[in-house]
Amino acid sequence: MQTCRERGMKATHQRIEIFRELAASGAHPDAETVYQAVSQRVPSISRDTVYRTLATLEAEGFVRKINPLFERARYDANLDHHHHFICTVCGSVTDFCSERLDNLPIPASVEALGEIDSAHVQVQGICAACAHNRKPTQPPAGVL
Amino acid sequence: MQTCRERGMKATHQRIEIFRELAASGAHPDAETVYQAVSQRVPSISRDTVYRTLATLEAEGFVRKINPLFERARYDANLDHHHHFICTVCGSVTDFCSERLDNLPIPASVEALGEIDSAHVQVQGICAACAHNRKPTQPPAGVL
DNA sequence: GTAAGTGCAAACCGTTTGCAAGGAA
DNA sequence: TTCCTTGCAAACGGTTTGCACTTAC
Repeated sequence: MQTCRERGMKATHQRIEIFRELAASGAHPDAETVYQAVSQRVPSISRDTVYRTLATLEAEGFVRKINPLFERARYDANLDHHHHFICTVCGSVTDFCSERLDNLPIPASVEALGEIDSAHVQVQGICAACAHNRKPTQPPAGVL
Repeated sequence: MQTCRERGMKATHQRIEIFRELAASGAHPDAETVYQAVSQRVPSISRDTVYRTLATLEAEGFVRKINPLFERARYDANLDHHHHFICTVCGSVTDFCSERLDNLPIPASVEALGEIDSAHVQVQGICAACAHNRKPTQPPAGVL
């Protein structure tokens, strides 16, 4: 709340309800699910507000998408065990292999959740090309 | 090719081109990208065929989606370091924590790909509820 | 010859956007 | 009072679907 105001965001009650709903749920809901839940308490809220608020909360770092690659279905013909480096700027995905990562110590608590098919590591970061474009011609010290 | 026929699939040249394109590309393309590439060699191909073929190849296990959660944006208010168990049947996501998985040995080759922000483990499987529904009343041995 | 696969076009669904009215600071 | 936010409705983009034609087997 205060944090919101400090960043120039208004603390409307729609926003507060949306964030509370998300924080209370452990289920990683999508926008529609949040909308359904919140509209029970705020019947006049619109879907669009939920979408916009989630985007705002994400931009401010209060909330995170669990699926950075949700926009389109992307396919892979490489069925060997491998891991992914995902660029959060351009969305490119690069495979990498690592024997040490192929046999991860999955905690026993996870095996209780269900039958495990596979496990892989997802590394997120900024690929070399995007990192290069973000600091265009890194200004030499002293220049301005 | 033979493998296709064995499974009752016809080996049309559209299918062959689509699979070849995917196998040749290391970029995990989406349907549109595959369509653009293949239509240079098969100008008459339609987008729909690409979509349908990718779905068929996936169903037969020749190809895999890299983003099982691509359908909708899903949000998380838990910003602590944690990992995910994803049910491939119902799409539910359960968080879990593991100190041993929090500091993964990322290979040096990955650090060369770009700046690493975070790394987490993604476990795929079938959650207990779905596993239960799939084998309704597991037939006791001897019965049938 | 027959069933599976293809192309076309329309439908679908999640998400985004422009605009005027409403509300927090 | 001012600017951010909301609600409405229309647009958008990726994907799916129904139907008639084509093609591999």
